[in-house]
Order: sequence, then structure tokens, then C-alpha cells
Amino acid sequence: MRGQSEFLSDICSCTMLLYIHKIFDFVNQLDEVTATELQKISLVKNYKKGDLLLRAGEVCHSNFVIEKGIARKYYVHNDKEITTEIYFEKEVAVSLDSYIMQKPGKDYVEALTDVSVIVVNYAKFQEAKKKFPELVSLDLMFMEYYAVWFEKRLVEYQTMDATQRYLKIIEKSPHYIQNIPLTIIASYLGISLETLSRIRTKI
Amino acid sequence: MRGQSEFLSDICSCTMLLYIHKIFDFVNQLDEVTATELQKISLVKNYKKGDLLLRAGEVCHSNFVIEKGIARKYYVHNDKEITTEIYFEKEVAVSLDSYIMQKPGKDYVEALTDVSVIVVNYAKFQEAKKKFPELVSLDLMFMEYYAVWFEKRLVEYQTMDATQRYLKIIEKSPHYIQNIPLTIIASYLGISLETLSRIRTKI
DNA sequence: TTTATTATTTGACCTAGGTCAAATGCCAAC
DNA sequence: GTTGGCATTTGACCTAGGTCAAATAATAAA
Repeated sequence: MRGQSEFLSDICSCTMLLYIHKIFDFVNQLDEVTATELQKISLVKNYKKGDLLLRAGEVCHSNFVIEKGIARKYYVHNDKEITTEIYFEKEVAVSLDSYIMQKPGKDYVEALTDVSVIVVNYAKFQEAKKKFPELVSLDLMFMEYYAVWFEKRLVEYQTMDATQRYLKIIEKSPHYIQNIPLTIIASYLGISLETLSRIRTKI
Repeated sequence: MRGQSEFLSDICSCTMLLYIHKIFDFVNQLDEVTATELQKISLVKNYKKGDLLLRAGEVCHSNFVIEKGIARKYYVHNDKEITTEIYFEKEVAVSLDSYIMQKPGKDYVEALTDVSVIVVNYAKFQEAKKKFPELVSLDLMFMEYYAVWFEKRLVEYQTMDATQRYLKIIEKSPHYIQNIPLTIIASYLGISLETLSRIRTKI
């Protein structure tokens, strides 16, 4: 397993880094009982490369903290897969609106490598929140993280061209990117496979 | 595989409306003391058309619940204003990462008409949350709302062309749109003024 | 090692939307 | 009503990135 500092250096945006810090600190400072409860409602699962952790049409009953490996979230539009997130270690995979509303969603979550994840069940977490108010604050911190994260993605779409977006993602995690098919990276960047290929040769 | 129209109806704003309802219901069902506290830390302010409720470089110390009128949030990139949100009545204007981290942000919030807003101060709200746990849940609901909202905006950018995005916004609030300069709508849609003008004549 | 399959590159062409500039429309202030 | 200042439209042209198709890598399977 990689060290915390190495992990943090991989997340390029310093703002997001601060958030992650804040959340980790918070979890580490939870009182004994709350921490135990959190432990109790979490379980570890392993998936093989290519496995689907979640399918479109299903309700997202849990979120998945990536312990080891890489995963992605995508949806299908006009027969094309659009990758919305690529998750590295310690990041949290979840189909947000499906999870929040507990209704069927449009997202797939797929293991891009063999992955080991911590699964936290929605219903159990909601129950636990009633007894352990600190968990509500934890939930809030995660939501703040997501909200800011998505807003930043939006700004990227508005202000950066394809080349800049690509440079940003390889800066974030150069060594991971090598294992991910270009098709997936292209769809994450919102460009075609061919355009991505051309960008790569030019740089 | 699912059809285009079915997909589009999925990401239309009905989900968001439901969510707003949920939040308002929650507020209405708060216990007496909590409701009073919330009342106590809120104040009403009025702004004239063109006034700035928030400037880039400032810390976003409060969020603004629009009671009456229209406002927008924008930032400046390469000397161009990019409108990120247009707020109608009952919506909440806030520069999210500036608000959450209480650090200077890049956003402006501007009154597009005369507006009346309920201002909730960050520091006071944080204090109140310590004493009234229901307010943490309220905060969480707002964050969930933002997160899902931004994710939906992202999907719009990925799956809809300029014309579809324009149709969506006039469908949402046809009568309001008439008062808003095309420049602003265009920058909200992520297209140029000229393109928007051409889209409008074609429809 | 050969074959089958999938991933990536390259080329030729196309399109949505951008940019720049000029023309018109729309008010508000004189 | 005129005049100035925006807001919007229209035209001519440009560019980033898309699409389709074919050519090469790379891999995995036999």
C-alpha cells in the first residue's frame, strides 16, 4: 500500500487536496464509538478487472471507497460510453443522484484493474447517522467535496481546450494513466479517441 | 438501448425541483427552537438591478436565498464573463468553494433585476449547527442539491448541443428569460452571442 | 510462433460553433 | 423628433474537433 503523502501528491488541485485532508483528519478524530460503528457498517469487497460494481438501472445502494486499484464511472448515450469519473486509490465511487435519491440511475461503475473496495451501505449509514451525529457531518463533508469537485470539472469544460485538459489529467496521475485504454481517457475528456491520439503525438 | 428522448427527460430539471421541495418541507418541519434560531441568523436584503452581491477576491461569507428577482453568478476568464448560474426565485446563490473553505473566490454574484434576498451568514450558521443538529442535516441537503445539480450540468455539456441546451433553458423559465440580455444567456450556455442569435432565429 | 483481437495511429474530409466586422434595431436622454 | 449607446442580427470566413476508413501496433490466445 502506498503512503499517505504519495497519495496526496497525486491529487493536483490543491483545493481538493485540502478537502481530502480535512475529511481524513475528521475520520481519524472520530470518538471511539462512532469510529467502531463506522467500522461495523463497512465491508471489504474484491472485484476482478472488468467487473461491474454497479449497473445502469440499479439503485446505487452503497458507495465504494477504492482501497486498491482503479475504477471508472460511465453512462451510455447514443450507444457511446461516456466516462464521468476515473477513481484512484482512496477516492469514492458513487452514482450520486441514484445514491442520494435511492432511485435507479444511469451509471455503471467498472473495475479498470483488479480492485479492493470498502463498501458502505446507504441504509445502514442512514441508520448510523441517527445515532451518531458526527456521521452526518462526515456525510456533509463528502457532499461538499463532490459539489466542489463537479463545479471544478464544469469550469474545466468551460475554460480549457482538449489539450489543456489532457495535460491536466496526466499531471495528476502520470503513472496510472498508462494502464487505462485511450478510449476511456478520451471519453473522460469529452473528445474522440482519434483527437486524443493526435494530441498525444503532438506533445 | 434507451431512446434519446427518454434519456433527455431523465436529466431534465424535475428531479431538482423535487429536491428543492424536499428542502423546503424539511425547513417547514423544523422544531420550534431550531426554526427560531434559523430565523435569527437570517436577514433580508434588497439590491438594485446591476448591484454586485459578491465580488471576485472576496470571501463568500453568506449564501443568498433569492426571494424575488433574478441573479447570476459569473467569473471572468480571458477578459470574458462566463455565467455559471442564473438564479430564479427560491434558488440559492453562493460561490461554493469560497463559501465552504472561507477563502477568496473567483465569482461575482450580480442582481439581474431588483432582488430581495435572505442572507444567511456562514459563521453564524456554523455556530448554530453546533447547537441545533437539524441544521447540519439541512446543510447536507443543500450540498446534495448542489452536487447533483453540478453533475447534471456536466452531463448537459457532454450530451447536448447548443440548440438543445437553449431549448432546455427556455423550457425551464420562458417568461424570465425574456428579461435577460442574450450575452448573459450565451455565456451561460457556453456559446457565443452570435451563435445564440442564430439559434433563436432558426427555431 | 502464429493467429486473432484489441488498441492506437494516421489520413481525408466534415461540421458546429467561434471570430471579426458591419448593419440594424431599440430605447432613453436631450 | 434627434442623437448616442446598447442589444441583436447577419454575413464571410476560420478552427477545433468530429467522423469514417484504413493502416499499424500491441496483446492475448492457440
